[in-house]
Amino acid sequence: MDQGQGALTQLRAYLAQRDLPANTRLPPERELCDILGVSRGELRKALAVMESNGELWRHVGKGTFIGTRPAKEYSDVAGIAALTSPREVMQARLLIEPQIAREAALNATAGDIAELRQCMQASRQAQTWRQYENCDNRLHRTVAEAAHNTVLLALFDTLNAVRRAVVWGRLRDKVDRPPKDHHSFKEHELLVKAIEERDMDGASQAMLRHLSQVQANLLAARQAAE
Amino acid sequence: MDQGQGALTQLRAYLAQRDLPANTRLPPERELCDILGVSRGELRKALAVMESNGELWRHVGKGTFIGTRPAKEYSDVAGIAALTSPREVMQARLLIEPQIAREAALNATAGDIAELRQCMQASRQAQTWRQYENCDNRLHRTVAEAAHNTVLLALFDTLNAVRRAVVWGRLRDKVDRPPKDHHSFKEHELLVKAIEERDMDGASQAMLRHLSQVQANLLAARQAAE
DNA sequence: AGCCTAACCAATTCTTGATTGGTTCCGCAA
DNA sequence: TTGCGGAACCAATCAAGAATTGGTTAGGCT
Repeated sequence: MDQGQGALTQLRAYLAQRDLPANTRLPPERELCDILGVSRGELRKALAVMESNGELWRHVGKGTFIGTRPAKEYSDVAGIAALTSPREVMQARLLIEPQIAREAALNATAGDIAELRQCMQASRQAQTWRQYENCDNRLHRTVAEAAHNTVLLALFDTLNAVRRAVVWGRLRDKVDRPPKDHHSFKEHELLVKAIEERDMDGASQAMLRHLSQVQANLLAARQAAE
Repeated sequence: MDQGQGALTQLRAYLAQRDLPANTRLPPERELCDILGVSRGELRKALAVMESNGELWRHVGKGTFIGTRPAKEYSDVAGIAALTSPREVMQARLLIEPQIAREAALNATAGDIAELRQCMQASRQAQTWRQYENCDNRLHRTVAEAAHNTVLLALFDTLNAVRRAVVWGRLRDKVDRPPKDHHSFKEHELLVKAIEERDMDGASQAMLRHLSQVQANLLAARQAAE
């Protein structure tokens, strides 16, 4: 009679005795058989019960672990890029980056602000669009760094990586250098100024306006291409 | 003489001749030395110039590549989790999720709203904290789905994965079931209602208030534990 | 029919050696 | 003294093969 559920009770006793924390790997099945004195078939039945019960999870080649199966980490940049569009990326930037700028205004150090100014100066002196874009990217990332929040920075990097992957094939035909009155110059200036003055709303709005301009330019460029 | 910049001009000629596309790996330095008939030191000087110029990038163990250095894909959830703290994660949620809720209010379909209501109902009927948290997670993710923006959804998933990883070792001691007057019930109600009424500001504020409550509870729990 | 054992499969991890950019040191010559 | 060339060494990375592990199947035994 006890034989039917024997493996399960033995396994439960084994686990209860050690009180293992979640995400702990327990010995491979072949060893556990010997330890518990049960055949592998019976052990696997017991494991199947506990797995369906959400008490542990298994994976080929990895092993058997305590707790619930970890959610699939949906952060494969290439995968995201394949599913989305420039429009969605721009929309996400419009929602996320102003919030990051707001936080940057609160937490930026003097060093951060100095680097922001350096980025602006470098972007004005850029000789090619390629160099300008490097400076622009660096400025936006410095804002994200100035927020001094690792998670926000990581999310920004992910968003940025997706953006680059999506517009991968784009080519900036014009070999001209950026014009001296490029709209971004003034917008960046306002953004950095707001951050420097700890004006959270101002920084958020400056970033929003800047990205709106970028979006407008993208749309214009797309229509001009047709 | 020509000798001073010789390596650089030789390298430029080599590259111009092949017109390699971006992201192409060029031969290892030791081979390139022989090909160009230059010493490694000189070659490395030339490479350093071109790298600082943004024309190529190098990495130990990988090689030298044409184009700009790809932003390190910060999508390793475990890596982020190791560098951050629950406080930062909570702060990021407070900045990001209200914006997602705003977008959800604009784009949610009838199906989305039906699923949101289903999540709420299920959370009220939860018998254990475990079940309740599943419902809560699903509700928040459904809001992110309702925004109908692949990038936003991916960012939400990343943030969520980090959150789970950070509070990994947490243990919900209380085996009690969630109380009937749990604060989240009313807050979820207001959130879903705002989304249903296409009230973008309302949805954003409802999400903000809800997360603020969650944050307050976390702090209270932490202080109680001391 | 049910069980144990053994063998095999595919996914994953571990191990080992080779590759590669970065650095240091010594000798030599201008 | 200064600078260049060559060689050796270092740490990060990659690549290929061996070993591990959960999942499955087949045969023999009670």
